[in-house]
Amino acid sequence: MQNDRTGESLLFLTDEQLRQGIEAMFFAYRGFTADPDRILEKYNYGRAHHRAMHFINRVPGTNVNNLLKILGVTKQSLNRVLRTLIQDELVTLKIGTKDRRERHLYLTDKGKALEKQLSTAQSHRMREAYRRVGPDAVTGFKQVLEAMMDPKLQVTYKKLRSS
Amino acid sequence: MQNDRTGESLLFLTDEQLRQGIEAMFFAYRGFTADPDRILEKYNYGRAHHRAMHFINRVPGTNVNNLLKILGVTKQSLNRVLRTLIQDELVTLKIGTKDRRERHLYLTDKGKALEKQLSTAQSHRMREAYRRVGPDAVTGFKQVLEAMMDPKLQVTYKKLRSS
DNA sequence: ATTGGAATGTCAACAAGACTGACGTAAAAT
DNA sequence: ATTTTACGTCAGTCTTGTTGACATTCCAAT
Repeated sequence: MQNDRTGESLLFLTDEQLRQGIEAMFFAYRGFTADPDRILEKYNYGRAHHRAMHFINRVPGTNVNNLLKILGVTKQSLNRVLRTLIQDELVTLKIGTKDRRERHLYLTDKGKALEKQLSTAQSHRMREAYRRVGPDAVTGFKQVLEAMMDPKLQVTYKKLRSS
Repeated sequence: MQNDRTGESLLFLTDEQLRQGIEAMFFAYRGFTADPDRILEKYNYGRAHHRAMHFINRVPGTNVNNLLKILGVTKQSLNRVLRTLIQDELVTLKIGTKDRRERHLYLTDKGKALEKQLSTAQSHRMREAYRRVGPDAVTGFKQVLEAMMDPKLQVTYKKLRSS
């Protein structure tokens, strides 16, 4: 893993390089959320609704606690979002059969439709970016992101990958 | 899984690959902001203060309008943040000499000290991530991020680079 | 069988940080 | 002289996060 390009190595970890990375993250995250945000606005939902729907779609039947760990918010905060999603019939609860305290969350067909719309918009931008830069850059992109995560979230991320 | 190049290419733009990228961005951004957030909390500041200080440090003497464009918020929102930063003597205003309507923004020594503390914390995580994955991955990382930005912000990003 | 604790829901209060709209002032540009 | 620009500010709203307190349900251990 040692790189032999000495010149590049010397410049590699300068403050300037790091600052560029910080700013790139800042500006890119704006782009990353811009398209779904525009759709959500039409339905009077926010990013919190999107995130909840994304992971309920990703892990159908997840219980609330598990979703809380993934999202990293308080149950009160999530509860407010879930309440509106359930009221609007985008999400349904099913009480656990084994442990009846647990609520398992699922997207309804209506919920799936909106989630699809949101993820399509978000994926579209990412697809274009991937296409422009090529597979190797994408590999590097994911490697850096993964290395930047908190260890616990890195585990969560990998679990989602393999599920 | 399959490291043979052809297989990777074929899988390259699958929904699964894109979804992984989306989740990587989500989890990584949490890590990206976690360290500065902890510091800011001690001073009763928020991310908005950090962002303002970062770019005032980056473009010393910037006027308010320029900063607004970079940050992508309303003047009311920025003004609230700037007011507290000025009150707390982290930022100073200088009225423009050529155009006296303009307010040029600078960090005070106190402001520079806090900004340094924040950027050090944030850079530390990025430096570690960079070190672990190597220069090529970092190049890819930046390429993807740049490609994901809105075109206008991409221009802004590049301008900051060369300034 | 009772008890402890976990999972969940809910109410209330609050704060940061975003927004819109309206209005004011000073100064530059036309 | 008038308009436009740059900036500040007041007021109100929204989303999304927070704490704290309390109730309910129900599994599991004593």
